[in-house]
Amino acid sequence: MSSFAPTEQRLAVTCRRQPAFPREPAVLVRLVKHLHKRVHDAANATLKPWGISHPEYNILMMLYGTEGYTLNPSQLAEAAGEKSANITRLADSLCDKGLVERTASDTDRRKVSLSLSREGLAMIDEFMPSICALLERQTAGMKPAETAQLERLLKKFLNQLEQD
Amino acid sequence: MSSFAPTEQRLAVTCRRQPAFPREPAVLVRLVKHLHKRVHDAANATLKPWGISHPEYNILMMLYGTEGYTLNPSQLAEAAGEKSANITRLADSLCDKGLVERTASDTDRRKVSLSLSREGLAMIDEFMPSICALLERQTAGMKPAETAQLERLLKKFLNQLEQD
DNA sequence: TGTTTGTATTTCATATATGAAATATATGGA
DNA sequence: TCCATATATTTCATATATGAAATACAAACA
Repeated sequence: MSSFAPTEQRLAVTCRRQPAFPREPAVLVRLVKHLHKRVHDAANATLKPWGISHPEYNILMMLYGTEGYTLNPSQLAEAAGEKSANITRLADSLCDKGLVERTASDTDRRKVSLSLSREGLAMIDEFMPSICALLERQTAGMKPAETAQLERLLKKFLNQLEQD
Repeated sequence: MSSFAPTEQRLAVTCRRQPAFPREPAVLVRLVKHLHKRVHDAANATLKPWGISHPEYNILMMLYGTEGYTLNPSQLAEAAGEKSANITRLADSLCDKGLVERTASDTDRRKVSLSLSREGLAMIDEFMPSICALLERQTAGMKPAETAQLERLLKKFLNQLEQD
């Protein structure tokens, strides 16, 4: 059985005790929490041999997914879902490791450019097979139609959460 | 437009640069991360007037959803998705606030029982209207059939993640 | 020009989370 | 009984994340 069963059981008790408690959104929220934890832990374990964390990986991949391999801290904060203070720390760590370069912007000197270094690119090429294998495994049990449907519904859910 | 659009755009670039990179699981993983952040932040904001955090709320609700309002730290760790060391800290904090009581187990003296106190129950009754309103809002844009389908697919995804 | 207001980033104090070791107890044989 | 091994929890050092203040620059405008 899934590790989620006891949680679901507890939700049932809660609904009995609080008739106004809306089961459906509560289930979804708890599923998201469980999923996030699994994804986070699995990514950290996979990346351990390269000495980087899941949040650091996310920063690298956001840069990798950008034309020119360069973003500002504020763009990274938005993209990676981290607070800007946290981006500073993660960028410091990645710069120390030589994976990212920090330069001042010419046009707006308040801005900072964070770019993937040659070493950063090389590391991405190195861990990519392990990451791809991890991602494949994570949806191995699902049909393409199911993942597509899940993507659609998650986007709708996210849009709703962004309303207020 | 959704805050997710730039992330999706970056995934497209990544797929172009790494042909083996599987888009579908990557999208799902990133959606889960964004969703988790939103849910976490919204819950913290809602709970602020009561001086408790989202993880503390989760502990209270796990106890509330249990017959007898009592769980061990290890059960709570599993249920709430926290490491046991973290449960100790959260339980300390909730005990300090008088919301939870810690007692030693009679049958197995290695075990500790964490129970909702009268004050803990009262606080749940107090914040419940705000929490219900938050949960209702979070799925307000979705039809019941959609949330049910989303629940089904998320469970399938979670089961898959639990395989290894 | 000088002033005000706004934006980008960092710093710092504090809060939160984790892994590994330490402590205490239970359980199952020899 | 004694010992080895396993389980439950806590402690502690360290890693990670946050909010609020500080810094630096930009943009708008009198």
